[in-house]
Amino acid sequence: MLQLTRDGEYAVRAILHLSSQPMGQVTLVNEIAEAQDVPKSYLSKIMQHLVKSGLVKSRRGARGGFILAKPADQITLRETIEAIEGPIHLNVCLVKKGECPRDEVCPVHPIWRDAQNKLFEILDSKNMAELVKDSEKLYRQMHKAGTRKDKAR
Amino acid sequence: MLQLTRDGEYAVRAILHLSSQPMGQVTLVNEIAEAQDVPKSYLSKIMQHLVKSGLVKSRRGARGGFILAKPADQITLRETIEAIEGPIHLNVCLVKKGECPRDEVCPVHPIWRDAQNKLFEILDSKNMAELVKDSEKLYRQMHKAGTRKDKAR
DNA sequence: AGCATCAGGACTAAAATCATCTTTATTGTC
DNA sequence: GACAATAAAGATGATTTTAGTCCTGATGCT
Repeated sequence: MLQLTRDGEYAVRAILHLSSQPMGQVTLVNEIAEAQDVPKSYLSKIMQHLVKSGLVKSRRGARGGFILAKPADQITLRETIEAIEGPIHLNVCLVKKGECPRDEVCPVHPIWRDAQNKLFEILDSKNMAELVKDSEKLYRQMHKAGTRKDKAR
Repeated sequence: MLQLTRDGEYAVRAILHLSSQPMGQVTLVNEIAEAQDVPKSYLSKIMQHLVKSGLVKSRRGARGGFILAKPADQITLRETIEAIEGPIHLNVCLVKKGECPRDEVCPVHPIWRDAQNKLFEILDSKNMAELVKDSEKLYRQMHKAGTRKDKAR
Protein backbone atom coordinates (compact mmCIF):
# COMPACT_ATOMS: atom_id res chain seq x y z
CA MET A 1 0.00 0.00 0.00
CA LEU A 2 3.02 2.27 -0.33
CA GLN A 3 3.06 2.63 3.43
CA LEU A 4 5.47 1.70 6.18
CA THR A 5 4.25 -1.37 8.10
CA ARG A 6 3.76 -1.41 11.84
CA ASP A 7 6.84 -3.64 12.05
CA GLY A 8 8.92 -0.88 10.51
CA GLU A 9 7.43 1.83 12.68
CA TYR A 10 7.89 -0.18 15.85
CA ALA A 11 11.47 -1.05 14.94
CA VAL A 12 12.23 2.64 14.50
CA ARG A 13 10.73 3.42 17.89
CA ALA A 14 12.72 0.67 19.54
CA ILE A 15 16.03 1.71 17.99
CA LEU A 16 15.30 5.31 18.88
CA HIS A 17 14.63 4.29 22.46
CA LEU A 18 17.82 2.30 22.70
CA SER A 19 19.67 5.24 21.17
CA SER A 20 18.44 7.48 23.96
CA GLN A 21 19.90 5.24 26.63
CA PRO A 22 23.33 5.82 28.19
CA MET A 23 26.19 3.94 26.50
CA GLY A 24 26.48 0.34 27.63
CA GLN A 25 23.04 0.28 29.24
CA VAL A 26 20.92 -2.77 28.42
CA THR A 27 17.18 -2.19 28.20
CA LEU A 28 14.26 -4.53 28.81
CA VAL A 29 11.65 -5.22 26.11
CA ASN A 30 9.09 -4.26 28.70
CA GLU A 31 10.55 -0.85 29.18
CA ILE A 32 10.75 -0.18 25.45
CA ALA A 33 7.23 -1.45 24.91
CA GLU A 34 5.74 0.76 27.59
CA ALA A 35 7.71 3.86 26.74
CA GLN A 36 7.08 3.54 23.01
CA ASP A 37 3.47 2.36 23.06
CA VAL A 38 4.08 -0.98 21.40
CA PRO A 39 2.40 -4.29 22.37
CA LYS A 40 5.04 -6.11 24.37
CA SER A 41 4.70 -9.57 22.88
CA TYR A 42 4.72 -8.12 19.40
CA LEU A 43 7.76 -5.99 20.07
CA SER A 44 9.67 -8.94 21.41
CA LYS A 45 9.42 -10.62 18.04
CA ILE A 46 10.60 -7.47 16.31
CA MET A 47 13.55 -7.25 18.70
CA GLN A 48 14.52 -10.82 17.83
CA HIS A 49 14.49 -9.83 14.19
CA LEU A 50 16.68 -6.79 14.89
CA VAL A 51 19.15 -9.03 16.70
CA LYS A 52 19.28 -11.44 13.76
CA SER A 53 19.93 -8.62 11.36
CA GLY A 54 22.82 -7.48 13.53
CA LEU A 55 21.58 -4.03 14.50
CA VAL A 56 21.02 -4.95 18.13
CA LYS A 57 22.61 -7.34 20.61
CA SER A 58 20.74 -9.21 23.29
CA ARG A 59 21.59 -10.68 26.65
CA ARG A 60 19.41 -13.31 28.23
CA GLY A 61 18.60 -14.08 31.80
CA ALA A 62 18.39 -11.78 34.81
CA ARG A 63 19.92 -8.37 34.09
CA GLY A 64 19.52 -9.19 30.43
CA GLY A 65 18.02 -6.96 27.79
CA PHE A 66 18.85 -5.28 24.53
CA ILE A 67 21.58 -2.92 23.49
CA LEU A 68 22.63 -1.35 20.21
CA ALA A 69 25.28 -3.28 18.33
CA LYS A 70 26.96 -0.04 17.27
CA PRO A 71 26.88 3.64 18.23
CA ALA A 72 23.62 5.49 17.61
CA ASP A 73 25.33 7.99 15.35
CA GLN A 74 26.08 5.18 12.93
CA ILE A 75 22.49 4.02 12.53
CA THR A 76 19.97 5.58 10.15
CA LEU A 77 16.23 5.24 9.65
CA ARG A 78 16.71 3.47 6.36
CA GLU A 79 19.00 0.92 7.93
CA THR A 80 16.52 0.25 10.70
CA ILE A 81 13.57 -0.13 8.36
CA GLU A 82 15.44 -2.35 5.94
CA ALA A 83 16.64 -4.52 8.82
CA ILE A 84 13.02 -5.39 9.47
CA GLU A 85 11.28 -5.11 6.11
CA GLY A 86 14.12 -6.01 3.81
CA PRO A 87 15.40 -3.71 1.06
CA ILE A 88 13.01 -0.92 0.11
CA HIS A 89 11.68 -1.01 -3.46
CA LEU A 90 9.03 1.63 -4.18
CA ASN A 91 7.92 -0.38 -7.21
CA VAL A 92 8.52 -3.99 -8.25
CA CYS A 93 10.34 -2.74 -11.33
CA LEU A 94 13.12 -1.46 -9.05
CA VAL A 95 13.82 -4.83 -7.44
CA LYS A 96 16.41 -5.73 -10.01
CA LYS A 97 17.20 -5.02 -13.62
CA GLY A 98 14.96 -7.07 -15.86
CA GLU A 99 12.36 -7.61 -13.14
CA CYS A 100 9.96 -5.70 -15.34
CA PRO A 101 10.38 -6.78 -18.97
CA ARG A 102 9.06 -3.41 -20.08
CA ASP A 103 11.55 -1.27 -18.20
CA GLU A 104 13.61 -0.42 -21.26
CA VAL A 105 10.72 1.48 -22.81
CA CYS A 106 8.82 2.42 -19.67
CA PRO A 107 8.83 6.17 -19.14
CA VAL A 108 7.75 5.74 -15.53
CA HIS A 109 10.72 3.64 -14.52
CA PRO A 110 13.15 6.59 -14.24
CA ILE A 111 10.58 8.45 -12.17
CA TRP A 112 10.38 5.65 -9.63
CA ARG A 113 14.15 5.38 -9.52
CA ASP A 114 14.33 9.10 -8.90
CA ALA A 115 11.69 8.93 -6.16
CA GLN A 116 13.40 6.03 -4.46
CA ASN A 117 16.81 7.69 -4.49
CA LYS A 118 15.27 10.79 -2.95
CA LEU A 119 13.62 8.69 -0.28
CA PHE A 120 16.91 6.98 0.54
CA GLU A 121 18.60 10.35 0.75
CA ILE A 122 16.04 11.60 3.22
CA LEU A 123 15.94 8.43 5.33
CA ASP A 124 19.74 8.49 5.49
CA SER A 125 20.00 12.20 6.21
CA LYS A 126 19.96 11.92 9.98
CA ASN A 127 21.39 9.34 12.31
CA MET A 128 19.72 8.09 15.46
CA ALA A 129 21.87 10.22 17.77
CA GLU A 130 20.70 13.32 15.95
CA LEU A 131 17.09 12.19 16.08
CA VAL A 132 17.32 11.69 19.82
CA LYS A 133 18.59 15.25 20.15
CA ASP A 134 15.70 16.47 17.99
CA SER A 135 13.32 14.60 20.23
CA GLU A 136 14.71 16.20 23.38
CA LYS A 137 14.40 19.60 21.74
CA LEU A 138 10.79 18.94 20.76
CA TYR A 139 10.04 17.82 24.28
CA ARG A 140 11.52 20.95 25.82
CA GLN A 141 9.58 23.13 23.40
CA MET A 142 6.33 21.37 24.18
CA HIS A 143 6.94 21.66 27.89
CA LYS A 144 7.71 25.36 27.63
CA ALA A 145 4.61 25.97 25.52
CA GLY A 146 2.57 24.08 28.11
CA THR A 147 3.70 26.05 31.14
CA ARG A 148 3.19 29.33 29.35
CA LYS A 149 -0.21 28.52 27.95
CA ASP A 150 -1.76 31.20 30.17
CA LYS A 151 0.46 33.79 28.57
CA ALA A 152 -0.73 33.00 25.07
CA ARG A 153 -2.71 35.72 23.30
CA MET B 1 5.40 -3.01 2.41
CA LEU B 2 6.18 0.53 1.25
CA GLN B 3 5.64 -0.61 -2.32
CA LEU B 4 3.20 0.30 -5.06
CA THR B 5 0.55 -2.41 -5.51
CA ARG B 6 -0.16 -4.15 -8.79
CA ASP B 7 -3.42 -2.19 -8.89
CA GLY B 8 -1.48 1.05 -8.91
CA GLU B 9 1.02 -0.14 -11.48
CA TYR B 10 -1.68 -1.47 -13.80
CA ALA B 11 -3.69 1.74 -13.47
CA VAL B 12 -0.64 3.74 -14.51
CA ARG B 13 -0.12 1.49 -17.52
CA ALA B 14 -3.76 1.83 -18.52
CA ILE B 15 -3.82 5.61 -18.22
CA LEU B 16 -0.55 5.79 -20.11
CA HIS B 17 -2.02 3.65 -22.87
CA LEU B 18 -5.15 5.77 -23.12
CA SER B 19 -2.97 8.87 -23.17
CA SER B 20 -1.14 7.56 -26.20
CA GLN B 21 -4.34 7.16 -28.19
CA PRO B 22 -5.62 9.83 -30.61
CA MET B 23 -8.08 12.33 -29.08
CA GLY B 24 -11.63 11.05 -28.93
CA GLN B 25 -10.64 7.44 -29.55
CA VAL B 26 -12.30 4.87 -27.28
CA THR B 27 -10.17 1.85 -26.43
CA LEU B 28 -11.18 -1.69 -25.51
CA VAL B 29 -10.08 -3.28 -22.25
CA ASN B 30 -8.83 -6.13 -24.32
CA GLU B 31 -6.51 -3.90 -26.29
CA ILE B 32 -5.11 -2.22 -23.19
CA ALA B 33 -4.66 -5.56 -21.44
CA GLU B 34 -2.73 -7.09 -24.31
CA ALA B 35 -0.60 -4.05 -25.06
CA GLN B 36 0.26 -3.45 -21.42
CA ASP B 37 0.67 -7.04 -20.22
CA VAL B 38 -2.17 -7.00 -17.71
CA PRO B 39 -4.68 -9.84 -17.08
CA LYS B 40 -7.81 -8.75 -18.91
CA SER B 41 -10.43 -9.56 -16.31
CA TYR B 42 -8.32 -7.95 -13.63
CA LEU B 43 -7.77 -4.83 -15.64
CA SER B 44 -11.46 -4.50 -16.25
CA LYS B 45 -12.06 -4.03 -12.52
CA ILE B 46 -9.32 -1.47 -12.32
CA MET B 47 -10.87 0.39 -15.24
CA GLN B 48 -14.20 0.42 -13.40
CA HIS B 49 -12.48 1.95 -10.44
CA LEU B 50 -10.85 4.58 -12.62
CA VAL B 51 -14.25 5.43 -14.07
CA LYS B 52 -15.75 5.80 -10.61
CA SER B 53 -12.97 8.10 -9.52
CA GLY B 54 -13.66 10.27 -12.55
CA LEU B 55 -10.33 9.89 -14.33
CA VAL B 56 -11.76 7.85 -17.19
CA LYS B 57 -15.11 7.64 -18.96
CA SER B 58 -16.63 4.46 -20.34
CA ARG B 59 -19.08 3.58 -23.08
CA ARG B 60 -20.84 0.24 -23.01
CA GLY B 61 -22.18 -2.02 -25.73
CA ALA B 62 -20.91 -2.53 -29.24
CA ARG B 63 -18.29 0.07 -30.18
CA GLY B 64 -17.86 0.78 -26.50
CA GLY B 65 -14.63 1.17 -24.55
CA PHE B 66 -12.70 3.61 -22.39
CA ILE B 67 -11.48 7.13 -22.90
CA LEU B 68 -9.75 9.69 -20.70
CA ALA B 69 -12.11 12.06 -18.91
CA LYS B 70 -9.67 14.94 -19.44
CA PRO B 71 -6.63 15.72 -21.60
CA ALA B 72 -3.51 13.65 -20.92
CA ASP B 73 -1.48 16.74 -20.11
CA GLN B 74 -3.72 17.33 -17.12
CA ILE B 75 -3.16 13.92 -15.53
CA THR B 76 -0.19 13.01 -13.32
CA LEU B 77 1.15 9.78 -11.89
CA ARG B 78 0.15 10.74 -8.40
CA GLU B 79 -3.41 11.44 -9.48
CA THR B 80 -3.62 8.07 -11.21
CA ILE B 81 -2.21 6.15 -8.27
CA GLU B 82 -4.38 7.93 -5.72
CA ALA B 83 -7.45 7.31 -7.87
CA ILE B 84 -6.87 3.61 -7.35
CA GLU B 85 -5.16 3.31 -3.98
CA GLY B 86 -6.61 6.32 -2.21
CA PRO B 87 -4.45 9.11 -0.79
CA ILE B 88 -0.79 8.22 -0.34
CA HIS B 89 0.49 8.24 3.25
CA LEU B 90 4.07 6.99 3.61
CA ASN B 91 3.41 6.40 7.30
CA VAL B 92 0.23 6.15 9.37
CA CYS B 93 1.29 9.21 11.31
CA LEU B 94 0.77 11.28 8.16
CA VAL B 95 -2.86 10.29 7.68
CA LYS B 96 -4.14 13.16 9.74
CA LYS B 97 -3.01 15.34 12.60
CA GLY B 98 -3.42 13.46 15.87
CA GLU B 99 -3.42 10.06 14.17
CA CYS B 100 -0.26 9.34 16.09
CA PRO B 101 -0.54 10.58 19.67
CA ARG B 102 3.24 10.86 19.81
CA ASP B 103 3.69 13.11 16.79
CA GLU B 104 4.29 16.25 18.83
CA VAL B 105 7.48 14.81 20.26
CA CYS B 106 8.37 12.36 17.50
CA PRO B 107 11.56 13.38 15.73
CA VAL B 108 10.80 11.05 12.83
CA HIS B 109 7.49 12.65 11.95
CA PRO B 110 9.04 15.64 10.12
CA ILE B 111 11.26 13.26 8.19
CA TRP B 112 8.29 11.32 6.87
CA ARG B 113 6.49 14.53 6.02
CA ASP B 114 9.56 15.66 4.12
CA ALA B 115 9.87 12.35 2.30
CA GLN B 116 6.22 12.35 1.35
CA ASN B 117 6.31 15.90 0.02
CA LYS B 118 9.33 15.03 -2.07
CA LEU B 119 7.56 11.97 -3.42
CA PHE B 120 4.50 14.05 -4.34
CA GLU B 121 6.73 16.55 -6.08
CA ILE B 122 8.32 13.84 -8.17
CA LEU B 123 5.08 12.01 -8.98
CA ASP B 124 3.52 15.33 -10.02
CA SER B 125 6.52 16.50 -12.00
CA LYS B 126 5.43 15.09 -15.34
CA ASN B 127 2.01 14.73 -16.89
CA MET B 128 0.86 11.78 -18.96
CA ALA B 129 1.33 13.55 -22.28
CA GLU B 130 4.98 14.14 -21.42
CA LEU B 131 5.42 10.55 -20.32
CA VAL B 132 4.01 9.32 -23.63
CA LYS B 133 6.57 11.46 -25.44
CA ASP B 134 9.32 10.05 -23.22
CA SER B 135 8.13 6.58 -24.07
CA GLU B 136 8.25 7.25 -27.80
CA LYS B 137 11.74 8.64 -27.40
CA LEU B 138 12.88 5.58 -25.45
CA TYR B 139 11.39 3.35 -28.09
CA ARG B 140 13.20 5.15 -30.88
CA GLN B 141 16.48 4.98 -28.99
CA MET B 142 16.12 1.29 -28.35
CA HIS B 143 15.29 0.66 -31.98
CA LYS B 144 18.25 2.74 -33.18
CA ALA B 145 20.58 1.01 -30.77
CA GLY B 146 19.34 -2.33 -32.05
CA THR B 147 19.90 -1.65 -35.74
CA ARG B 148 23.29 -0.06 -35.16
CA LYS B 149 24.60 -2.61 -32.72
CA ASP B 150 27.38 -3.50 -35.20
CA LYS B 151 28.65 0.07 -35.13
CA ALA B 152 29.15 0.12 -31.38
CA ARG B 153 32.71 0.59 -30.19
C1' DA C 1 17.89 -23.72 42.75
C1' DG C 2 15.09 -20.25 41.34
C1' DC C 3 13.86 -16.29 39.09
C1' DA C 4 14.33 -13.01 35.31
C1' DT C 5 14.66 -12.41 30.76
C1' DC C 6 15.21 -13.43 25.79
C1' DA C 7 14.25 -17.09 21.81
C1' DG C 8 11.23 -19.37 18.98
C1' DG C 9 7.30 -21.48 17.30
C1' DA C 10 2.27 -22.22 16.97
C1' DC C 11 -1.82 -20.03 16.39
C1' DT C 12 -5.41 -16.51 14.86
C1' DA C 13 -8.38 -12.79 12.93
C1' DA C 14 -8.70 -9.52 9.71
C1' DA C 15 -7.37 -7.23 5.74
C1' DA C 16 -5.02 -6.76 1.35
C1' DT C 17 -3.66 -8.74 -2.93
C1' DC C 18 -4.42 -10.61 -7.23
C1' DA C 19 -7.20 -12.51 -9.69
C1' DT C 20 -11.61 -15.14 -12.28
C1' DC C 21 -16.35 -15.88 -13.33
C1' DT C 22 -21.20 -14.37 -13.81
C1' DT C 23 -24.56 -10.92 -14.56
C1' DT C 24 -26.32 -6.82 -16.49
C1' DA C 25 -26.56 -3.05 -19.70
C1' DT C 26 -25.97 -0.98 -24.35
C1' DT C 27 -25.97 -0.84 -29.20
C1' DG C 28 -25.73 -2.12 -34.00
C1' DT C 29 -28.11 -5.06 -37.20
C1' DC C 30 -31.85 -7.36 -39.37
C1' DG D 1 -38.45 -3.57 -32.28
C1' DA D 2 -36.41 -8.03 -31.16
C1' DC D 3 -32.10 -10.00 -30.62
C1' DA D 4 -27.43 -11.27 -30.71
C1' DA D 5 -22.94 -9.32 -30.08
C1' DT D 6 -20.20 -6.78 -27.26
C1' DA D 7 -18.39 -4.80 -23.25
C1' DA D 8 -18.88 -2.85 -18.48
C1' DA D 9 -20.25 -3.91 -13.69
C1' DG D 10 -20.61 -6.79 -9.96
C1' DA D 11 -19.94 -11.06 -7.20
C1' DT D 12 -16.97 -14.34 -5.62
C1' DG D 13 -12.65 -16.68 -4.20
C1' DA D 14 -7.79 -18.28 -3.19
C1' DT D 15 -3.64 -16.87 -1.34
C1' DT D 16 -0.62 -13.88 1.19
C1' DT D 17 0.41 -10.32 4.40
C1' DT D 18 -0.39 -7.87 8.50
C1' DA D 19 -0.66 -7.45 13.17
C1' DG D 20 -0.94 -9.41 16.70
C1' DT D 21 -1.23 -13.27 21.13
C1' DC D 22 0.38 -17.03 23.80
C1' DC D 23 3.01 -20.73 25.47
C1' DT D 24 7.19 -23.42 26.08
C1' DG D 25 11.95 -23.61 26.23
C1' DA D 26 16.76 -21.83 26.75
C1' DT D 27 19.94 -19.15 29.30
C1' DG D 28 22.26 -16.57 32.56
C1' DC D 29 22.33 -13.89 37.41
C1' DT D 30 22.17 -14.15 42.21
